[in-house]
Amino acid sequence: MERHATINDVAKRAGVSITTVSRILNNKPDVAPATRQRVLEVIQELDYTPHTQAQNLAAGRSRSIALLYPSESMGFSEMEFEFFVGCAQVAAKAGFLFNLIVNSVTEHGLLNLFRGSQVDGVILMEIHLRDWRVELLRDHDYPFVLIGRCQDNTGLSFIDVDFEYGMMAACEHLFSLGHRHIGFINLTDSLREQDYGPAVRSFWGYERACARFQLPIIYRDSLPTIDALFAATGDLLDAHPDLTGLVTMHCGSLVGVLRAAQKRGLVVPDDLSVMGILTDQIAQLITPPLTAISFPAQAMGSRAMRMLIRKLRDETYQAKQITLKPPLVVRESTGPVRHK
Amino acid sequence: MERHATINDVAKRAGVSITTVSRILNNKPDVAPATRQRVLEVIQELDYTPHTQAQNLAAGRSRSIALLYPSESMGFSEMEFEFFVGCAQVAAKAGFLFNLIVNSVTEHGLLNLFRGSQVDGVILMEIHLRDWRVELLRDHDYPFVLIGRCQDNTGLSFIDVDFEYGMMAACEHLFSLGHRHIGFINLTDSLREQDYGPAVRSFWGYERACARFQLPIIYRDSLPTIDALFAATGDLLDAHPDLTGLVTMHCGSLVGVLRAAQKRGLVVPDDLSVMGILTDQIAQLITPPLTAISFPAQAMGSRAMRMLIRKLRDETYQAKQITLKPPLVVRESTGPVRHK
DNA sequence: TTGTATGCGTTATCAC
DNA sequence: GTGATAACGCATACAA
Repeated sequence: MERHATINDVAKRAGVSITTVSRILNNKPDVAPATRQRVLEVIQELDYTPHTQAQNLAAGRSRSIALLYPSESMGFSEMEFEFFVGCAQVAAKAGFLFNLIVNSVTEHGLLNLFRGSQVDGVILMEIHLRDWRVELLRDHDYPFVLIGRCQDNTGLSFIDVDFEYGMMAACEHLFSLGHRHIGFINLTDSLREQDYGPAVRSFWGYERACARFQLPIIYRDSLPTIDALFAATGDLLDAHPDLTGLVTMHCGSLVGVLRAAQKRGLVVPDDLSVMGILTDQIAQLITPPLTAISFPAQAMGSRAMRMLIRKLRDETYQAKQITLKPPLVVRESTGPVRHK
Repeated sequence: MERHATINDVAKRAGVSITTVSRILNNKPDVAPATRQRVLEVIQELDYTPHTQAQNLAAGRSRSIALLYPSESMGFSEMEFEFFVGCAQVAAKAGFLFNLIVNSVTEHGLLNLFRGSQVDGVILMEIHLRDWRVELLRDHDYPFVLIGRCQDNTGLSFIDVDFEYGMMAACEHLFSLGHRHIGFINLTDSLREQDYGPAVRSFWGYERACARFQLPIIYRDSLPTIDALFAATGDLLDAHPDLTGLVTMHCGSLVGVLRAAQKRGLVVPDDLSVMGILTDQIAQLITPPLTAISFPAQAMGSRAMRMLIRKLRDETYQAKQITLKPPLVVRESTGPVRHK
């Protein structure tokens, strides 16, 4: 709470104008070496640092970027942590402040972030196929990047996981192990009907895999909680005793699947192979360590941030749309089918 | 990227001075109802919103708070996620921006956050018993709150978990189940020697419990990774075949403990009871669901943020030091001792 | 109750 | 090369 030296103090002490000091601070040309030297010394003496806030106001920017993550749906959120850290690391290295907004935002609130120069750009998470935030920001021509994507993505920058590919890859892995009755547990319909992209595309992937391998469609949906997945899995196993493989687009809560299997005396992977799509960290936490589609959350966060920052630096930067094909990591929850 | 109405535009259009507009924006008294009415209408018409950044510069504040979380040690970080969300929610409700800084910060960098009015206050995580950041901020009289605490906490505001109590409670739980040979796995010495508080105090708790119940001290330390805990546990079990209970201050990586037990044919909890200190989310993810000291991460985050905001609002606000006694939640990893 | 004038700490546009 | 001076958009002591 002390009073700090300002650019004025420096200018006076060095016997130059604030303009010159400003030039030196911003590494602009056209300043005599001797002058620069002297001013730098004074800056040292006075322990002066520029007032970021004032710099930003004058320059018409904020040097900060917000991540909008509506957190209503808190689950096993190691994944979100990785998103955050990925974003935050890149932002800091580029000299940006990173703010995290987890409350749901109103239209007014979102616009005000930009109008008040609180942020230079935002990254959106939990994108719906039709998302009012996207339309709003696009209409106003504010810089933003999506983690996830919409139905119509023309002109948008996003980074997303190819859920369709992921689910297909999971099915293919099980198929190659000899499984011919592969169940699928998706996110509950109510969310799919709200156009939640990953749920929709995951189902497509499962459908396509079944079509290609000529497998029966064995399907349930479930809320993303352990209990719900426990119930859904039980239901599915009871209805389809011939099931030997199970794929889900759920994350941590799929331990409910494992417990449902265990309750019925099924050993994973001997009697039932199980797969999901989750971060390596969480997959390793589960018993048995889960063969899974590896969700590259941190990489997505950092790449989204990089895209946004490039966009901010370069007005002409073209929208970039990245769809990552997540790798499959084999661990211990899948194995060759064993006919009963 | 449009040009927005300013307070000047509003003033002109309403035929008043900017002072009056400012008064109305800030809900100050002494403004005629009629005037207020008229100005508010103009604000509507022009779709005006105050420029937050300029407000902050003029008012000498930033209305934002940073959380400093040096993320070198990424583990199973659902816990950190909860800290973040706890902080972020409270900040947003109080009208503060929340920035997350995960990179390690230099002395200069930390000071500049304040000098440049980038933040009004900070919350520190990963506190060491002697922490240069604490001393620096205290010397400069900048507002901050700790999640965790130091050795000398005079005048500091912090919120912390009582690890000593937690470890004692864990031991007591096992003792009450009949266990008389309770091992302990702490964080590795190298970190303890760096004065990392939780490790130090956890060990105190274990020691005190052993003293009180007259138990032998059976102890190893380990890095917080699955592999390290697997190795440490194996080592401990081999050296002490009479071990029936195991307490650790580790979080997610304690699945290494469970796997070491499993490898030796020990069933948890029948042959070995295991406890840790972790969030409920992670405890439920583990198989078997873990009896654990429940780490109240989100509550700590929100309380820390509340403390800091009160401090910012009220200069006279006294330093508050909160040490939470985390509850013990019984799940399925502990049971009565079964003599071999 | 309202308005004037000054300040917040910079950057940027000119002249010189 | 360098320096006035005007923005940037708002808050606020003081005067009216």
